[in-house]
Amino acid sequence: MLEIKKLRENPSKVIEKLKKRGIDATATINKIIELEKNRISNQQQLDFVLETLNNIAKNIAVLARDKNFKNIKDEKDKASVLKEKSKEFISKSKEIENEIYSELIKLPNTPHSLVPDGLTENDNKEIYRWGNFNSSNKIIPHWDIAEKLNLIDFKGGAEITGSGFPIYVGKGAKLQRGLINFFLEFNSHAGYQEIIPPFFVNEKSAFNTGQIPDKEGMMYHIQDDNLFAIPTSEVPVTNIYNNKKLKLKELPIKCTAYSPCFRREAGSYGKEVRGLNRLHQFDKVEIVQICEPAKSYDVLEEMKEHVSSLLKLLGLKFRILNLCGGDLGFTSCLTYDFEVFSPGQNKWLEVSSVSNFESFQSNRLKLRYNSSEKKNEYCHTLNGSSLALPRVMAAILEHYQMGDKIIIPEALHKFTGFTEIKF
RNA sequence: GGAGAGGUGGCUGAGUGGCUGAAAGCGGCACCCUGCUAAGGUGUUAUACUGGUAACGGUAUCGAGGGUUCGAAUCCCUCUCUCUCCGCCA
Repeated sequence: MLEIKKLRENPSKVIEKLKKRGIDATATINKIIELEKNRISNQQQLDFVLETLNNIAKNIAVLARDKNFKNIKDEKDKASVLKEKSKEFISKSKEIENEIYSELIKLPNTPHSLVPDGLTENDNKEIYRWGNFNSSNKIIPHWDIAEKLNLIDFKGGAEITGSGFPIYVGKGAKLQRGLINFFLEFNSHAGYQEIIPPFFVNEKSAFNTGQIPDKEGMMYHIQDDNLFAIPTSEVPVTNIYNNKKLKLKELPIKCTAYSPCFRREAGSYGKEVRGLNRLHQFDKVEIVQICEPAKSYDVLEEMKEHVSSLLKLLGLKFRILNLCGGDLGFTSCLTYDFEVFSPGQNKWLEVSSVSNFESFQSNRLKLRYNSSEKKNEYCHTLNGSSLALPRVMAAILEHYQMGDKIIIPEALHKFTGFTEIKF
């Protein structure tokens, strides 16, 4: 959620920035500013009534001591009239606040100046490419090789639960676990504190991170307990910092979390969901940083380098995209997408998305820090995947097909306990 | 799941209807002192919104939300979390 203060201070700047997303927010922003004026004047009137009421109460206390019952009666009569008036102002106040809120949440975050122009994914700008892939052999798509080598049982999972819930078997399971450990260890060494969050969250938490209202359709819901299966560990991890006041010296906060992620992915179909491309349950390791505003773009670069290093250690061909205005997520100011190359499908698969949300999340979270001027200000929050497992697994299974075996990247050896998978 | 006890400021902890935004202690900050010296003294020390150039004001906030009352940290209701005992259990 955008800070209303910034809207008020410089509405045209916000409008200008939002144009990059292809939206004209003029009407909404003007409406918000108008409503905000109403809110303040209503509040001032209410405050005056309440002040009068408070004074009456104090008078009565004095009168009661003097046993002046007649005047008490008069004061009470005055108060009851004002009380009614205050109720009107209060309900008006709530009404206006709700209206402001419902307008404010319509506005997406303001794109950073580095965000490329453009409205579709074709306008995303490739800013980096690393690695190469050369093979004269025909590459078997991961879903075939995984079944052939009994690493993943898609059908079995589909029978137990449904499609999109694969069973990892034997070396497939070990590879998965090895990857998780590799990611977590690498993140830990870079100073991220490891966290295992709850895998279900309550309504309030889902609301805080913006899954509801609006996107509840993406989550699995447990009706009896009114809990949601997390679509990403970002939800519980971010909520750790709900309504927190941090000290400057506590920043930056760096944490990394492993969790399974659950997504209903209603409406997905065809080759998009083939094999490991898109699952209802998948594993992901996430990195999150909370920092002071002045440093957030340095932090973003640091996180970008961090994720790059992981992919380099795995030896996978990948590229980094700077998402254009139209493709940028609702809450983000600047996002780098990481895509690994899938030789079996001859396409790029997104494995990470690293974003700076500036104060968009911390505003809703009321996540503040005590700045050097001794004033509370909103922190900046950033997160990224490091990494989403299934597509990395898919890329490995395809990229490393060598003759009659799959080679395990060296960085993983100490985590998997084996160096190859024979056909 | 059953029974009970609780949730007060950065922390400990007073406070059962009115001068309590909240005693006291600890901690923090500022200044002072310098032969009680790993000490002493004085002052200050919440957040949000809002009026004012400022000085200084106003309103709200004692787990959350309602209610009673002229007036609620204090009484009532609902929810929530923590603790103790019992039950169950990996």
